[in-house]
Amino acid sequence: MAGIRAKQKEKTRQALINAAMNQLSAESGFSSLSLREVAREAGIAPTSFYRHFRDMDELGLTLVDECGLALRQLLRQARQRIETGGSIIRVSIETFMQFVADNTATFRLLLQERSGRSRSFRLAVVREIDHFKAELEDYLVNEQSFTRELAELQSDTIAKIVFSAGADCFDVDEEEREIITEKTILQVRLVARGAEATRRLLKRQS
Amino acid sequence: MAGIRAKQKEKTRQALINAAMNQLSAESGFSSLSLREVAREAGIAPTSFYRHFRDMDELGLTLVDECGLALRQLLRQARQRIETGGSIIRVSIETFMQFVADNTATFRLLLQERSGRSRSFRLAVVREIDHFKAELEDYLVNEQSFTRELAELQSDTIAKIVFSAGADCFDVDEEEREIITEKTILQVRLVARGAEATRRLLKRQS
DNA sequence: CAAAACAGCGTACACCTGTTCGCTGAATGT
DNA sequence: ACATTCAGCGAACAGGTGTACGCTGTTTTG
Repeated sequence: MAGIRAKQKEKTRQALINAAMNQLSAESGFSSLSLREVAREAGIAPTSFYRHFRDMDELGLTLVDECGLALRQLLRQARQRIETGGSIIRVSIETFMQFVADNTATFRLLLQERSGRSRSFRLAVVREIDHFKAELEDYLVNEQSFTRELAELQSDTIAKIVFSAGADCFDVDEEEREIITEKTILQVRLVARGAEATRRLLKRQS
Repeated sequence: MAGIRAKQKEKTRQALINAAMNQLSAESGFSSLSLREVAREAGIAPTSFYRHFRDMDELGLTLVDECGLALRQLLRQARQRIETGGSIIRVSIETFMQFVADNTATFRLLLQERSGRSRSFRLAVVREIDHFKAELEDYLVNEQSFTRELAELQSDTIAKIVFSAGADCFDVDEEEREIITEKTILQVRLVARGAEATRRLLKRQS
């Protein structure tokens, strides 16, 4: 039950995942990524690929899942850091941007496959983004006392802004990334302010 | 100088462009689109492709350019319609969404290649989005008397929201698209309201 | 009307692709 | 200890790919 065998299998599985990420960061999109090249970079024979994934799509979905999972964990950590003081908006966005910088390859895959490729791919990406929105929405309802409706509208807007800003970070150096981060913070504050104004407006009408 | 020859050439050139768009709408991303298949669908021999484009990338850039151009023309028409009365936000967004519905294939290309593929591709896409932002920014400065700075922040935010919403329309039917349109209108109003509040805030401070 | 230009074609080549099949040798179960 | 499992391999195949080359037949030019 030592699992020396299972250990090795997991290791080459990771090698495949890493190989895919490397070739992804290079260029040209997941769909034009070949099973053979991935296997080659992972250091195994092309045929051995099938011991780990049914096909390339299954690998791709794994990548999307892992990316989303890592992002969520990171943001949950960030939110705990906030409870010990600090601007929710600033901390969240800085965390997010740092994540994009550290995981450019997979995040690029996420956004790329969001508007392309097979249906299952798109659904997987949408699911990840929905996770992001849902956690933000709950925060707005529970901590900021927004109505569910206005919180939903707000979190959807913020998700759009933040994910777009993430895409803007792909090619740029760290300096530029900080500029984008600051800009994004201002933009999210703009939305928050708009939502606040809307809330007052609705309250006055009732 | 009748140009019966040039006429024919332009015709098959368009056939190639159309073929590429068709295969794009199908699925799987531009990068995994083959010269041979495009030529086949256009009804010419693979080798004849080179009489029109140096390679597939040149065709892709052409597609991006055409998409952006068409979008800008449409929005300029829309803005004229506004001057004869009508909400600027509503008319613009409805026009935009209609455009996405009518040009799903190329718009998908636009967003897909925004975060992938070669540098020249990404730059071309960014240029198109910048056009969009610049026209909106000018409007905000000239017609709504915003400061350049706040107008820039605002137009960038709105561009992010609207283009993301466009991406959300890819898979959906007309009914769903109207729902997304209405939601987007609310979101842009949220931003406008936030910008308005910010302006007041700044004025009071000075 | 002759000469040049040129869109389009067919053949050919070298290369890369996904996937099948049967084999190996080491880890595992009994 | 012996039998089973199974990750990984190599050979092979059928089919797709981009592109070079030289040839047509029509249009354009002079």
